[in-house]
Amino acid sequence: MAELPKTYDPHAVEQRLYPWWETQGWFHADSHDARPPCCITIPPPNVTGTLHIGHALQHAIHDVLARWARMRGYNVCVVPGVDHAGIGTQIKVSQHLYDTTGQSPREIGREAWLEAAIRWSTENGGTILRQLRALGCAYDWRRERYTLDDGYYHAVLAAFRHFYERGWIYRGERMVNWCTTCGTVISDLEVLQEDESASLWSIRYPGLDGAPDVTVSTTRPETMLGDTAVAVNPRDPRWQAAIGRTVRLPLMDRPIPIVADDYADPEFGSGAVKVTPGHDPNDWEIGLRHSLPVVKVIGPDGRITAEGGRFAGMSREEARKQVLEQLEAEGLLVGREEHIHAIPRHDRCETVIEPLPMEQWFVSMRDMADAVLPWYREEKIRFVPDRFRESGIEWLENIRDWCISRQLWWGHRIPIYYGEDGRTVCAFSDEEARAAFGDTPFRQEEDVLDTWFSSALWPFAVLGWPDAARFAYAGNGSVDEGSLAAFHPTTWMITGRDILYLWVARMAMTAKEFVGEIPFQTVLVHPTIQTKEGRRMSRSLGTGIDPLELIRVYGADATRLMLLFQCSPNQDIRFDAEVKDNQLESSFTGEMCRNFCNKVWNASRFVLMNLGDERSYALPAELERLDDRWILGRYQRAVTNVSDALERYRFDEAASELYHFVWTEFCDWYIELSKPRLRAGDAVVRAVLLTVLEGVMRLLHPLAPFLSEEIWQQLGAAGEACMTSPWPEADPARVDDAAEATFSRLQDLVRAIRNLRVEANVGDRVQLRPQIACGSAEDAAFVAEVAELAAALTGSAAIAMCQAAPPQSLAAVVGTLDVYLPLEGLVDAAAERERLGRELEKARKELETLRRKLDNESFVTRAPAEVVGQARARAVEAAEVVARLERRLASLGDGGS
RNA sequence: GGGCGGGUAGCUCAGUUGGUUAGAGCAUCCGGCUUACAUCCGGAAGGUCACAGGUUCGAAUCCUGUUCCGCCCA
Repeated sequence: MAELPKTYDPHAVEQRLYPWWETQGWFHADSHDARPPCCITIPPPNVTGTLHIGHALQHAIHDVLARWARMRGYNVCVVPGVDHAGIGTQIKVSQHLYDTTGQSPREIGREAWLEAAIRWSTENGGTILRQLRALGCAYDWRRERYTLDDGYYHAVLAAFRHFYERGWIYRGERMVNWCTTCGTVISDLEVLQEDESASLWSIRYPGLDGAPDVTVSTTRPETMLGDTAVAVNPRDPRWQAAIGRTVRLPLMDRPIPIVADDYADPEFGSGAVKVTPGHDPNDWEIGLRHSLPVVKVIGPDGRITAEGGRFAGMSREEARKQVLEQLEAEGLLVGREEHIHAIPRHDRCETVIEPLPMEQWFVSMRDMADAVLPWYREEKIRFVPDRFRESGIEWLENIRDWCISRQLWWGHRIPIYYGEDGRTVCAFSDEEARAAFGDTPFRQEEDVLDTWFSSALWPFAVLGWPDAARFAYAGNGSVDEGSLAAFHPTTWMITGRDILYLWVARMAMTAKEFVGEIPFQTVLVHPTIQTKEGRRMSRSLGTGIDPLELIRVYGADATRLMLLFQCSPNQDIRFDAEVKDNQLESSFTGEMCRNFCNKVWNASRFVLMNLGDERSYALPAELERLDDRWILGRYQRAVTNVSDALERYRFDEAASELYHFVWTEFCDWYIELSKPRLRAGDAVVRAVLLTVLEGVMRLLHPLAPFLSEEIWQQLGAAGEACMTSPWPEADPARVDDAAEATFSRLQDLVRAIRNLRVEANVGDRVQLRPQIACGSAEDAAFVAEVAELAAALTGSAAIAMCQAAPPQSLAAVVGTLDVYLPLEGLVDAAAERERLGRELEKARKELETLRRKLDNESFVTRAPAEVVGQARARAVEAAEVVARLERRLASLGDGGS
């Protein structure tokens, strides 16, 4: 057998095993497989950039669940893919082109620009896939999808046509969020509302024809150029007489009416608000209610329009300055105060959003939302944690129509054609449009669809909807026609909470409409990763980390473990890594997990070295030795605990259970106890070591696939691979409560002796001979059973029983046992008295607490008998410990013996 | 303004339906290169469970209020 290196080298193992798994065909799922299906369609990462550590967590979870399901006998299908991410990519690509060529997209032209975008997305897409592979993700790469590939494009067009024919898609003028930098509409969900401090200006609008002057307050004084009314609350007594009269709009010298509308808040300022239907969503609504004219004074370029009179052509910022100056000059600017309020900004470029009424394409959502509400309400879709189901219901109940047109080049071009004859036709191609229009000229809509329109179809589209023939496998071009039927509904949707509405709810709605089924049984919402300081992880802020960097430093398994260890039910993870300019400096958890991998490696190395060529799993049905019964029992518990943790999606618990079992139980206690037995040629201990180690590798596999596979391959177990072997099942017959109780006493005894050894301050090499005084036959039997084990674990020559305290010794009380460590000539009586005094104080304190509890009548009568009984037993024990410590101290009282 | 999550050791976090002495890793201190592992081994120290009330025999855990942090919606 080849000698294993002393330190685990993850990189060599990773580079060897991943291609091996893949060529064995284990990543691929066929729809004809007889095993029950288990499918995940991954949230396709954006080709805008590459993966960061948050994605790494998401995919660590994906792969844990997928590998775990495979080991439990499922036909596991994980469909990978990437998303074209319309606006994000468009911004990045345009920025990149501007940096390199100095040209704007318009100067470059649509064709050339698209070529550059394709290069960009191909490059990032490639990096993303490399990152996922490096992490060990066992995905079905033959099924890889891209939201702009041909099959997917067709699905998007088909969905559009379906909605169009159903009458749910319409074009109309609505208030939308316009980004003046990006030159496109964005959705409500892409608008960040953040509190910022700004000025609240008060402006006086002079009354006309005897109407009172009205003072209005605004944070955007430049929009007053487009005011078409002033609103007051109909129940506001101050303004009753003014309703229906007019004021003069300063600077524009236009009369505008005073209207009564509930939107005006009597508590706020003067109680009157200016109404700008062209530039404020609320005012737009007021305008509709009162049939007010809409005056757009700010254009799509962010500059004042011709409607803005003498301010025309100015930027929004310049106009604000000028408007304020001129109002001031006219004596109409009556106040200014600091004011903190939410300012809407585009989440991609941080430009202040300009609300504008515009002609856009919309999807009517009410019917679709109503159709899926029962899935949410009746828990047909399970959310983990459940609270996200509740907030989903709220969003669906208040749903608004979805603006799906974007003024971009990067995306699915809207399949709408306008004829010169005034007709509007939905067609998938120019040919199809020509068939509809004949000889009359026509042109296709320039806009593309919102990216989320295409991602909304993801789970069923990647499986072949609506036309499986268009979804050929990568590489060989063949098609698995039955995929949709076999793998939909999918099992899990694993995602972050930021896209639960944007994406998850929309997938539910489209799935209902197109395939009539729930698209996923469980939506698992994982935590968001923040920096150590609690800031957002972002590579553009320099606070992000490339997972490849973590993998390089710690290895793929340790990277997965460190993420999973921190994956608690909390909604945020403060990632403990120190990061500087996207470079990893250090991470305690990373080191901990790398050390753990190394520990597993060395424990395996130890076992393998001692097994030689033997691979015998034969265990006697009845194990005689305490340590064997103990470790096999603990192993069963580990199996149960890890399985249970995974079932509850508690990845942190699964990881720490394994960590604890391997390190603290298997290594620190069982392996240590195995050493003398191995030297003596005990065959049972070899079989136990091998059995437990093999089981642990399988338990570990979903979390740390490389390490576990590497070791498992050397253990001679039945089967081809750890990856394809069955998930361990606990054998209740091997759980041994009695052995655990006895072993736990042994551990207490060992710790006490070790502690005495440290107190004695003798070197580790000195072989000591502790003695134990037992008060009962039962204690004597216990000591007889464990003496040899305890001696082995404490570096003692032997452990003997005694009747009385040996002279010149340190003492400890362990439950009902008195433990002595004879140390001829080495006992410092004063130090020993002090130490025992501390022990006594502790014991007395506990006894007192218990006595107080038991003296309390209501505790004894009202607490469950079991709890009271426990307290009584503990009190008896504590009293005895106190008594014996007192005796011992008394015997040292004369200066020590 | 409404909703949600959180405040536990120096740091990052666990803590099941209320019930022994509130746990882990890292950091700290002491002692060790013991032939699997110094990415290690043994030992120790460290907490008014944000604050204030309440329910209870008993509260980190349940209820109310306060406060601070984060997220979502308006």
